[in-house]
Amino acid sequence: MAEARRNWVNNGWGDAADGMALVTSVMRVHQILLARVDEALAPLGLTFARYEVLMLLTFSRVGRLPLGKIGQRLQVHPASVTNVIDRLEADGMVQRRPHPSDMRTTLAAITAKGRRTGLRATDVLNGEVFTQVGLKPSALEDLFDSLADLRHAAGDFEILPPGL
Amino acid sequence: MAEARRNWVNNGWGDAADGMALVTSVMRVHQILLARVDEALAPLGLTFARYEVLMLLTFSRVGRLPLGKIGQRLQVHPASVTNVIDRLEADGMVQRRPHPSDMRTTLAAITAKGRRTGLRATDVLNGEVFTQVGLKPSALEDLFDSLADLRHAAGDFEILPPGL
DNA sequence: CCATAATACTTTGACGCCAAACCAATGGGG
DNA sequence: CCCCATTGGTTTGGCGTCAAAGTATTATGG
Repeated sequence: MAEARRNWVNNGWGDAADGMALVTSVMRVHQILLARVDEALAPLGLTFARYEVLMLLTFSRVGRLPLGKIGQRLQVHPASVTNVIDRLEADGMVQRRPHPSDMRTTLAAITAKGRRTGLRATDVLNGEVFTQVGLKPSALEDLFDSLADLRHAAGDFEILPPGL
Repeated sequence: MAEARRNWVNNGWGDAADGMALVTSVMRVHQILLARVDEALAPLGLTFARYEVLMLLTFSRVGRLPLGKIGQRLQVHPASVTNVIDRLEADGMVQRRPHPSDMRTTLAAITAKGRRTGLRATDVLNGEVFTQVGLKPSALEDLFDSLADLRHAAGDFEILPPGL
C-alpha cells in the first residue's frame, strides 16, 4: 500500500497518489469488514445483504415494503433485491405479498422467524463486530464523519422516510 | 444512515451504534468508489481487479510474478487470481508461463499490450477518480491515516517485497 | 528412498452486484 | 377511451469473491 503510493510519486503522479491510496484503502477495509460481518452472520444463515433487508423491514412501521423501496433505501439494483428476497423467502424469513391497490408492485413482509433471526443477528454483530472495530470512540466518530463528507461530495443524498 | 443510527440508540444498542454506522458507511463508500473506478475503466476493457493485477506486474522488476504471489499481494483468494488472469490472458494483456524450476507454479507475464493499457488506465483513473475524490488534500490524508489505523487494528500487515 | 505432508493452481459451486432485455400493470394525453 | 410512456419486478448474463474439493508437483521424515 505504502509501496504503491511510492510508485505513484516516483512516476510523476504525485498529485493523484493520495487519492489512489485512499481508494485502495477503502477497498481493503471494505473487504476486511465484510468478511468479519459475514463470518459472524453465517451461523444464522444470513449474509450482510440479507441482514440489511431484514433490519429495514423490522424498522418499517408495518413490517412490509415494496421491493422497489427496499432497493432505493439500500441503494442496490432491483435485480439484487429480487435475488435477496428470493433467498430470504426460501428461508421463511420474508414473504412476498401483493400490493393492495397497485398490481405491479410486490411487498416483502417480514415473518416472525425473520424478526427473531434479525434480532439475534443484531446481538451477534453488536458484540462481535460493531463494538470491536479497534478504534477509540472519538477516532471512530471522526472516521465516520470523514466518510460522510466523502459521500456527500459524491452526491450521496439521504432518502428520509416520510415523516422525518 | 443517520436514521439507522437513531434506531440503534433507541433500541438500547447505543454502544454499538457508531460501529454500525461506520461499517455501513464503509460499505457505501466502497460501492461509490468502485462504481466510479469501473466506469472509468470500462472503455479500456478493464475492471479494478484486472487493473490491480496489471499494475502489480508493471511495477515488478521483470514483469512477471507467480499467481500465488499476486494473490498474497492483492489479498485475494487464489481462485480469484485464476479467474482474473484467465480474462487478462484472453485479452492478450498477460501471458501464463511455466516457472523455470518449480513445475507447480505458474507465472503471469505482462505483455506489451498489457503495459500500454495499464498506463492508459492509470492516466484515466488519475484524472477522473483519484484526483476527484472531493475532499481537501489534508482531509484526504487524515482519512487515509484513520483507515490505516483500522487496518492495522484488524491485523492487516504490509507484505513488503524483498529489498524494501 | 519412498510414503506422506505441504504447496500451487484449477475447478466447481454459492453469493452478491450490476446492466440490459422482457413482462405486466398503471396512468396520461390526444 | 385508447394508445403509449412510465413504473415495478423478474430474467439472463457477466464479473468479482470466497470455500472446498481435486490434481500436480515438491519437500520431508522415517
